[in-house]
Amino acid sequence: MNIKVNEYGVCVESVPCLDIGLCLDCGQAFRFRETEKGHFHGVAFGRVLDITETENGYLFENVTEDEFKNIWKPYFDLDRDYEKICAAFDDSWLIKARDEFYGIRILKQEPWEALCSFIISQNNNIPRIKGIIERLCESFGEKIGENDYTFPSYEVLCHKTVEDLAVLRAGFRAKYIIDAAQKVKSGEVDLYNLHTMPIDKAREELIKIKGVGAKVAECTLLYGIGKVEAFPVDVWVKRIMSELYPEGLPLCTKGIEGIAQQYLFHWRRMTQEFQTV
DNA sequence: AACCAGGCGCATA
DNA sequence: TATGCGCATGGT
Repeated sequence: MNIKVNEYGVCVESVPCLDIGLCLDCGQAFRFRETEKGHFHGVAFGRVLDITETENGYLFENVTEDEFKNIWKPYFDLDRDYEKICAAFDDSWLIKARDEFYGIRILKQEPWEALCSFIISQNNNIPRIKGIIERLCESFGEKIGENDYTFPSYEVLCHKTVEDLAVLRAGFRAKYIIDAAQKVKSGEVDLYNLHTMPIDKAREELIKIKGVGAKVAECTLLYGIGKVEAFPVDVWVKRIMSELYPEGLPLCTKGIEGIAQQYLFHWRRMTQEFQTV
């Protein structure tokens, strides 16, 4: 990895296995879009982020070296050796998924945003999840750009009522968002120390929240806490498991089940969409 | 126009 | 412990 600072921001080059477009649009984050070819725009960690593809890397626009190192490098999981991980896949389906979607990495999102986003995701589809989250941010986040808003904090949301959240059209999930915000605020759920706990303890902690079961807990641990051994099983992964792995995941995924899951999830979902369109 | 969506809580046995 | 149903809303 080669990091260069110039007047436009920070350039990252020669990162094996990095496709930012894929990372941002494979069902793990919901707030970024490709505004024009090779240009990505969104908000994370309370900041607007613009990224442009370059010859052999990416330009993080208007970002200082410190911001890059402290926020965006961890966000895109750039210190993990995905080349090595991908090379170790010895299973034909994983290899297929990895080759077709080379460059997916697991984003390390802000824990509250990850928790709240995946509460919203339950029994829902991705386009509508994005819509609800967009309305959540516009309604309760802070305006930090022309059309950009931060993800609302749990401190703000813990005082809201389901009536307040009606504008989101989140349905039965509204009360879950409030319960999560209240339990994080009160400390009943110690969201910001989950990373220090054994993963089973962290799971127990998360499912204390109404509307958080095994799946949402795994997503929070994987995408918000950086636990790559967390393994969320949704309807798509259920299909994958019954169709391809009735005996369980291959051994080469040991300890990085969440990463394998992301390749398989996106691959399965994309191939399905091709068939139905 | 039905069926389904990155599930979960709750009642029932 | 294990199953099955209802849930709000809207994408396909």
